[in-house]
Amino acid sequence: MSDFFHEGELVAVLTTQPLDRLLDYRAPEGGCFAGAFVEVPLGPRRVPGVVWGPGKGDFDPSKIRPVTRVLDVPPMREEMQTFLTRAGEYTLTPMTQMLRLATRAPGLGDPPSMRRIYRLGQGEPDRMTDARARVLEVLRDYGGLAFTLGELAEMAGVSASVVKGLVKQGVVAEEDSPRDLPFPPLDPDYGGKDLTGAQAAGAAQLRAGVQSGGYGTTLLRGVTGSGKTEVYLEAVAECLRQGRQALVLLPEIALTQEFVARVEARFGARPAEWHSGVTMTERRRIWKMVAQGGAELVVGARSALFLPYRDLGLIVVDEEHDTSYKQEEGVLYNARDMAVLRASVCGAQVVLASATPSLESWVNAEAGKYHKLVLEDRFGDSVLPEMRAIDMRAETLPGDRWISPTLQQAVRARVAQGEQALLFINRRGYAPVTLCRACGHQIACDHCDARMVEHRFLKRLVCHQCGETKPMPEACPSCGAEGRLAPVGPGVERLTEEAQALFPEARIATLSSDMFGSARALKDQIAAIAGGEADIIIGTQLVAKGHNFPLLTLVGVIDADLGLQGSDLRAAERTFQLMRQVAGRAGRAEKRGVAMLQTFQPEHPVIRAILAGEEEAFWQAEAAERSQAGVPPFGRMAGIVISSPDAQVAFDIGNHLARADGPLRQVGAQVFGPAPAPIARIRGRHRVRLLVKADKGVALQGALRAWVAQVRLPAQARLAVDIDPQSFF
DNA sequence: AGCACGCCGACT
DNA sequence: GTCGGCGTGCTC
Repeated sequence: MSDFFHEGELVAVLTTQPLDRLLDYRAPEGGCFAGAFVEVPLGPRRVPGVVWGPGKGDFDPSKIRPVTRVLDVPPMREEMQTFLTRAGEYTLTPMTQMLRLATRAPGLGDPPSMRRIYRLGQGEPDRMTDARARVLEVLRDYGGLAFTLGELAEMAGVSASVVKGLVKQGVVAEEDSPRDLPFPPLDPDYGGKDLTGAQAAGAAQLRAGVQSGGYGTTLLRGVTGSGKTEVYLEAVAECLRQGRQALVLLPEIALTQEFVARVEARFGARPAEWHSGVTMTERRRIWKMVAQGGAELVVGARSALFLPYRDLGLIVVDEEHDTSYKQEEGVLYNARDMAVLRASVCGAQVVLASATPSLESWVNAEAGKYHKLVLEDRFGDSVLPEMRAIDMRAETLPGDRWISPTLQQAVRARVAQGEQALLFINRRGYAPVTLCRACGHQIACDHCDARMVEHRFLKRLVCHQCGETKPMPEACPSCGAEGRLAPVGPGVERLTEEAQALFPEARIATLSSDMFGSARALKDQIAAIAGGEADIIIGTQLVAKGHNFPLLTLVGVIDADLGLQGSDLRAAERTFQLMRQVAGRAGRAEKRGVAMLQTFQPEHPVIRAILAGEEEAFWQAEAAERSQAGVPPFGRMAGIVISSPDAQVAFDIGNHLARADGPLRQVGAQVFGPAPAPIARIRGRHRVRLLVKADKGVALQGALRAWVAQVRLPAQARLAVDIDPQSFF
């Protein structure tokens, strides 16, 4: 196969325009390689694209135009083309959209941006002044390093003109340096920690995988505090020794700062950080450096999977069970699965790390598709907390109170001893429902079917679906009655209010994702709490994710039943994982912790498995149940969401599809619905949902493609296929 | 995605 | 008569 195209030869170019096919162009002057990033004319515009292969020649030759220019970046590697193609086929995503994922950095075609830097030059100035001496001292102190004008002036405590004066005499040298600089090299032998026996054995197993140089996936299971991170950082170290690149995916931006600090302690320098909070210039730098090999380790969000690695040898998916790995908008993919695909294409190792793996990964490990690695011991002397249920049927509690007498007593006892207690509730805001006592009206979002949640902290009602907010009204918007609107049910803010009334002497800190303007503010607050600046912590989901509070010895789960009811297939799994994670916060230091779960169904199998700490028993029971029902991971599923501003249009398309199920029946797949989607209206669009179920091993994508191709969508309507949906009806 | 083309209602 | 609504189709 030829991978170079001479001037004038036909090439097929994949653009980022939503034309779902390759377009033929003529190779430019000087030719181009397959994979070259190019700019091509399309109608009146120029659009970015990639030379995908030889042209098909099925287009009117007189209309074919030449490639405008080849961008000055390394061509896309064949393995990346394969990855994008396979990922697109799996998720039924048009290739143009896949390419957009792979080019999420602005100005790739721009000439390398330069900036002026200043370093020590030759000789001495004609006249030495205090200011001049300070500038030279700074430059000598940093032995040969160069700085920008602003940096240097600030460090020396002088104005820019002092530096410029020295430049005139040649004592300070002025140079142009590319803005997109390589990341500082990481030293795999810089700060290795002493590992315990189990950790060392685990690290050796992961190192051996990396040394094999090929593909393999390991499920790394370890309870909170077992040293998972230290162990997989040894795999990263080995990958760096082999001269290959490594990627660590984290589910939350909030976790990156803490993690980057650990990388710096272990490898002596900071890795590249890739997530939505990164500036455009930094994005471009990372993209280019990853392609050139100037970035050895990337830490980031799921989209970091689509960076142009020159030689990727290891992908770590930390907290692999985390539901935020599933992209729910735009391209619908699960980063955990895409990591495995990416690695299998480029011969890399995958480490899926979690205290509470997803059932999918657990089943794959049991079946031998993944290697298993279990770290049983908790770090140091700390042990898993004792788990207790509080049977809410036996507690006396008014209808607008949620902290049971038993839990109150436990909190008081801990606080009296100078320890911390955490009250966990997985609901943001003040109250999930705002009800009119006069007419029974519940305030809902104008654009969605979701109820609006009162946030007293913001003094507004917020739609958790679309983010729409409005001021809290005085009168009922439905009947006009004044002063009759009442909060119903608990949210984290309301729980804080209750705790303040119950424990007036205690210092109470609330942690909720919407209460912090920046990751920085959140991080500071977490550090303050860890340092002992609070007695009682009240938090949402956020606290379940890997933060370490050494003084914490009691966790009270306000509503352990949330998530057990409802028809969500993964409800049991999620509740189990969440409870284990939250309970893992208690007693990480030398004191043993207690976790108390308030529940109305203490005999429920999930609650019993959590209390007994029987993880294996839980997974086996859950696997058996799913296998029986023929649902994932023992069967295949796809969700179809049709949306339109007109509800009837959406339903008509849904009904049409449900009837035209021939292509699905051919592979033995069944279709259910249409039904209103779980949130039937979002941002003014009505949503209808269908569900497709098939046996494991069925070639579902092909059938789905043929099936949905039967409908031509009216202008405003959209159809999205969600392979392996996270939630069903 | 943009942008042009085109076929129907209300303006000078 | 023409200005402009946005439905339909094209871009190599």
